[in-house]
Order: sequence, then structure tokens, then C-alpha cells
Amino acid sequence: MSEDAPEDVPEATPEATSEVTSEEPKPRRRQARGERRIAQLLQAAANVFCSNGYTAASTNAIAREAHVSPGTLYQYFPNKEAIAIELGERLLHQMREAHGQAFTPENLALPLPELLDAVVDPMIEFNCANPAFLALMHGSDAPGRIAEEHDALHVSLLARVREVIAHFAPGMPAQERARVADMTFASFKGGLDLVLAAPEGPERDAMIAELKTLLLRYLAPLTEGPLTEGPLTTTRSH
Amino acid sequence: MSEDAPEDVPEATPEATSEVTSEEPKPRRRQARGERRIAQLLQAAANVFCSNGYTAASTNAIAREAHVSPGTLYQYFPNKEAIAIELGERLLHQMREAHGQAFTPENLALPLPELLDAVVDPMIEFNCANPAFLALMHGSDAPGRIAEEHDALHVSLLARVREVIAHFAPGMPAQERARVADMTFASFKGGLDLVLAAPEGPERDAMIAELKTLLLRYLAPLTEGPLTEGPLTTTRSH
DNA sequence: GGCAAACACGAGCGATCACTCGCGTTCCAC
DNA sequence: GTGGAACGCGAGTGATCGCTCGTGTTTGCC
Repeated sequence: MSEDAPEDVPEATPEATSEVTSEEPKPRRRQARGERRIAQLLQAAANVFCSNGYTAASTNAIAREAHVSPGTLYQYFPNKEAIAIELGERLLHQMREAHGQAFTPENLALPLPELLDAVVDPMIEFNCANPAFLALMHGSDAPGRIAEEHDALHVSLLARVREVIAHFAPGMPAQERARVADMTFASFKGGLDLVLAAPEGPERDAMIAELKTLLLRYLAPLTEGPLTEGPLTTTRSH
Repeated sequence: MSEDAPEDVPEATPEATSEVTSEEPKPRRRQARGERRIAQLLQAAANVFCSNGYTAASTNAIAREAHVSPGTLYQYFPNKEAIAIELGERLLHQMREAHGQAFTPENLALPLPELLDAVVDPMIEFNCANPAFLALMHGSDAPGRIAEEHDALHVSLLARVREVIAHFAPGMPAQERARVADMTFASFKGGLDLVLAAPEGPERDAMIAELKTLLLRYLAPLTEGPLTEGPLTTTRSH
């Protein structure tokens, strides 16, 4: 009996509940202590995932990090994957909140250097504050559900980047625009790893400025005229 | 994995020395069949590491992939880590061989676009042909020995990049030069992931060209004069 | 105070993993 | 041919992991 899903118990329902919630499989009432434990466990899971990755992290280690017993952990999460999913969803929500305002139309009207600041800074700040995010998302050992959500985020971010590129280089073919957006984001991810690896302080700030320089030099030529077939852009040899 | 982490140092297979010492723990004579089995096992290990990562890969799965029994696997490797180490060393050796000629002085005399071709192309070709290399090196779950060797390779490659930058921008301060080299390599790694993710064929070729465009636009401004304090380089904003 | 439910524990269960061992087979020097 | 070593096998071993369960404690409500 490994299945613990309280699906339905049609037999011998003692009393019809006055409150009608047809779609509530878990009417578990949480106390304030329980909510605190959940946050505590998720924080511990973030630490362990961050230093060991998902698969190498053991649930016992997470429980120990949170100073609770394994049984207590499994009172709040049905299995190990659910811990990662809940943590991933919370981080994703924070991420969308912190980053959602970066691509507003008013920011899109900014010149490229300022737009870069507006987009890159919150992204870097979030990843510095939540290193578990990249550890969960970038790791190839993440559970399927996390990978799906990360893909969804990735696709939406790429769409935003394509919008920006379309704004600055309206004459560019869609296929090339997609390629430039991919490359922009990929190089940003590479630079982000560098920024996170740098020690906090002036070194990290310098690295952030360097990353912006890279992106600016890559994208700036797109803003000058249509430039559909310049000598620098994707010369098809042969 | 375990928090105690005894971290013993497993002795690597000693290379055959011309000098005959009485204390030789492994005078194992290999037959041709054995050498074939080793290559077969390493190929199987490369496949399994590539699709599952190091920790998630089981030795039984490697043996199954090689169509041998677990006992046969352990006749040639003392433990799981030794498989990864041997595979990593062989890949590293191939890598240095394929890439060692990229930074020769004659190539360094080339103009930047051609130098980029000479350096980037073999690097990409090698990683396309050996996807297990990045799976072993880039994964955070690799055994300590692999990580060390990867770090060593990383350091030596960065030194080469710094040399190139010093050649094209002699007036740049050493600290900034190191930062530019780091950023160049980091963005290349990000772009490399993109290239490997692209399907083989014209799409991949276009992505390779795009990566070179990125690197060229980033590095080209360095070639024009000393440029120690241009408006684009590492502007500290507020 | 009394009670039910939520909370907390930690020993233990089944599964899986890295790895071993005893025994049979194939190769090669002599 | 023959003996010894390299090769090959696969069930088995100890350890660890994800997860459960019986039991005891705390909390909220009357």
C-alpha cells in the first residue's frame, strides 16, 4: 500500500459537510507551526539542493538540516520530488514577480544600455539571492516536473528577448532574430555563472559591468539601420 | 553523498615503468581482449554518463550497456570513480591534442576573425564528437579528481585567452584583461551549450557562426588602439 | 479539564546501489 | 598437451536511500 492518495471514501461518510468544496482532496488544516515547519524545510532543502544537487541530496539530510526527523518531513511532503517541486514553484513565482516588470513597454522605449540595466540587474540580483534556483533548474538531474516549468520560463524569456530584438532591429528575418535571442540568452547564462562565482563586492560588480558590455557590443550593431545582410551577421559560406 | 565524507584517495593504476621495483602492486598483464573490453566499457560509460550524469549512472547499467557482467567491469576498474577518471583522462588527452595547435604563434599572428575560427572550430568539433566530455566536466556531481583536472584545463585555457587578449590589446591592465578573458570563455561556454543543443546540419552551422559573431563583436573593440578607458569598458554605474 | 486533530519522532522496511566471490572458460608460453 | 594466468560470469553482501508506521506530544476548541 504505497499509495497514500486519499482519493475518495464513498462508503460510510459520517456526516455531510455543510461546506461544499468539490475539488478539495486535501482538507488538511495547517496550524501556524506547520507553516513554519514547511518554510523551514524548504529553506533546508534549498541549502542541500544547492550544495549537492537534487539526486545526491537525501531526504534524511534535508530533515537533519532543518533539525527535524524524517517522519516530520514526510508529514508535509508526500515524497522527495514534491519538495523540489514546491521549492521550484515558489522560486519561479518570486522570479516572475521580480522580473516581470523588466520588459514593460516603458522600459522597452529606453535606449539599449539602460534597457540592459533594467533587464539584467534584477535577473542577477535574484540569482545571487537564490542560488538554489539555478541549482534546481540548470541541473540535469532535476525531476521532470521542474524541467518542464523551467522550459516554460525559458521559452517565455526568449520570447521577451525576441520582442526586444524586433524592436531594435525590425528588418531582421524571424529565424535570425530567434537565433540572436538564443545566443544573447545563452551568453548571458554563461556570464551569470561567472558573476555568481565571483566573490561578492567590487569584483562581482566589475563582472556584472563586463557582462553588460558583452551584451551591449553584441546587440548594439542591430540598432543601426535595417542591417539585414551585414558583413558580420551569419555569413553563409559555401 | 554521506556527510562524514571519509574521502580516501584511491590509487590510480600505476603506469608501467622501465625500472623494475619489487613493490609493484599491479603487474597485471593485459591481453588484447582485455584492452578491447576496456575500450568497450569506457564507450559504454561515456554513453551512460552522457545521458544520466555521473552519480545517477549505475555500474550495472554501464556493464549492461557494454554487454558484460558487473564482475567483468570490476576486473578492469577498481571502482566507479576509476571509470570516470580513466574516461576523463582519455578525453582530456584527446582534447589537448585536438586543441593544442590552436594557439600556436602563427595562428596568433592571424587577424581576429581567422584566429577565432582557428580556436573555436576545433573546440566545437571536439565537444560535438564527445558529448560525454561536458557531461563529465560540467556536471557538479563529478568525482573530485575529475573536477581538479577540469579546473587545470580551465586555468590553462584561460591563460591562452589572456595571451591572445594581451596580443591584441597590449595596453590593457592585467586585472581587466583577466576579466575579459573570463567573460570571453564564459560566454563561449554558454554558446557552446546552444550549439550542442542545435540539431546537426545548417542550424548548428548558423549557430556556430552566430557564436563567432558574438565573440568577434565583443573582442574587436580591443584591437583599436590602447583603449585603456573607453566608454564601453567596465563603466562603474553608480 | 477533555478531546480530537495536527505535530513530532526515530526505528525499521523494501529497493537499489557499488562492489565481491567462487567457479567455469579462453588464451598463451613452454 | 599442459599449467597458469587472464578473462568472464551473476548471484550475493553490506550499506544507503526513500519512505512508513506505531507511538507519544502539543495545540485549538468546547
